[in-house]
Amino acid sequence: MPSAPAAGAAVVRDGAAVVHRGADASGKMDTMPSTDSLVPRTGERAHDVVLAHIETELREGRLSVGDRLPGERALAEQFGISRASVRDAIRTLEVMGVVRSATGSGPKSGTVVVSDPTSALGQALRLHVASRHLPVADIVQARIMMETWCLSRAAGSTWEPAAIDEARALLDAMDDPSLPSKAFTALDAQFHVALSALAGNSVVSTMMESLRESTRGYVDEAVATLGNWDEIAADLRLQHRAIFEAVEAHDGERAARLVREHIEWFYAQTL
Amino acid sequence: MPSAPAAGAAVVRDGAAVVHRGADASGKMDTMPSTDSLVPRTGERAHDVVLAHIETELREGRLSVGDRLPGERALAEQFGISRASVRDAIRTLEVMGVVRSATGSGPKSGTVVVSDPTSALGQALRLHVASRHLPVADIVQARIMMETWCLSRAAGSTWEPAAIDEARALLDAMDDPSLPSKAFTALDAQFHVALSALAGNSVVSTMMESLRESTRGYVDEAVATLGNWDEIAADLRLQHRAIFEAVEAHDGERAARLVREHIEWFYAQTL
DNA sequence: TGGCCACATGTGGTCGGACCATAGTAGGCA
DNA sequence: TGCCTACTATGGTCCGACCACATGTGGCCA
Repeated sequence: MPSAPAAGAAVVRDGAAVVHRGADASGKMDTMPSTDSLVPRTGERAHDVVLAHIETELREGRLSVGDRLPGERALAEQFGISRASVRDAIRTLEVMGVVRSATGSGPKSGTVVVSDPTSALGQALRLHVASRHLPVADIVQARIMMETWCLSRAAGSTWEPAAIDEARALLDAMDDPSLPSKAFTALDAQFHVALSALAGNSVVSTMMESLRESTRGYVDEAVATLGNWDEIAADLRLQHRAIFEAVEAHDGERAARLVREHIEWFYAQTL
Repeated sequence: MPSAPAAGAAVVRDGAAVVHRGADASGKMDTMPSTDSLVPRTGERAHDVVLAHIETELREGRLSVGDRLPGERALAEQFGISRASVRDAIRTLEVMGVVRSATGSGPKSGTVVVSDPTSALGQALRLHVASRHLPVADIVQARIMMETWCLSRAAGSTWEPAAIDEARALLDAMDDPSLPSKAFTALDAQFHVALSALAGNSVVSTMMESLRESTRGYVDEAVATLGNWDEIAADLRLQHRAIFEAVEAHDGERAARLVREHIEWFYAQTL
């Protein structure tokens, strides 16, 4: 009877008594009391155990970006659960942009801790846009709110030379007239992000980038069907230059106004 | 003995030719670029097929909130992949807040399409806060940006009576002096969200709620260690009333200023 | 000796089959 | 008629195996 509630692994969850397999028989007795889990929080959904453990490790600094997690087989044995459940937990972390998995061997392989909230949030937002739950118009409005805020703040502060140079380099790269539209929009997105990053708020930068990411498909599709892309690109270049100069001149009010007009104008073109 | 298909061998399963991985190196794309989902697209990861299919269904409106997905076994058969890979894809969607899975039978069971970006984004943000990648100070700043924007906009527009009544009801509920601090902060969060929702931007509302969600543990922990919680709660009640009245009086500027001071003041208390 | 190639190793990815817990539902029995 | 028990379909977990990939390592040959 593997369903015997060994180790007192009975827990009340959502009003229902959930009795779970108690790490069964495989010689896990050495780690039975484990770190802290005797009765308090055991009995969780198997993969939640791994999830909670990794979050704790992260919070207490024992795991940080660049570190490699033990292999899936090792984790499974460590927690007395199956590899499938470990994979479940790791998949969760991967979707959230906390880890990245790669096959093969060597230092670049395996599951390593990264910090890529942007693509994670962006992908999630994209799906919710797909399900008609988040209108594109609201995303555009949110972008305007964030970018005007960022640029106002950026203009009022001093920046690292490298940061402003990055934006300038992107500006120059976009001047190439032979650039495919898709490459242009990619640089465009990077430019907006680089400029907004001058405000020095990583959360806002992350969210802005995620919003942009979530609508990238929409933008590229719209651009591809535009007949007068060359003219529009020319306008965009001028607008970008004007915005950049306003920020560089520490004129926050003008920068905010210009970027607002810039985004609203471009969005109107794609309707 | 489970049929051990040799590398590159074609296995016939359920009437559909399934080419196992490893055939990518040889001829691949030349095989019927059919859009039919019965033909696996080699070179794509197994679970990505399901993911892409569901996103398409979502985008084209064939799937919407409340619909039930086919069972995991059915999907596995439909795509000619294993149930484990189907589960991988569904787990991804679940983490993103696109579906919700429940065991059992009946209409409420199985995998159902929902739209819960808030908890998904909130959980992801929380993990990145845990990994020291997103400072709490930046989150507070982002909240201030969003809430001041929301309240300015909310004050300048007309709202559904039900929406403003909800905020008022939360305000009244927080007046209960016997409320545990944790219950108070929960109502507090709901109040901020309800008020900000008056601005009518679902994306900003979602992000605001996610930010609050991601710092809930931090806030509750800080509140629990405060010695003078009763005094602070009294101050919070007054501030909430003032903010609410400013919005109700359509004084956007005052509402924005008050909510900024409110958040900054509370954050300062928890340091 | 030096460079190259084949194999050993360890990783995540996939597979298929099995069993369990859960929650509705249909059917049997009183 | 009403209650209770099987039945069924669902996701959750487990196991053991194999595959594709990337790297390291050793031996072989020039």
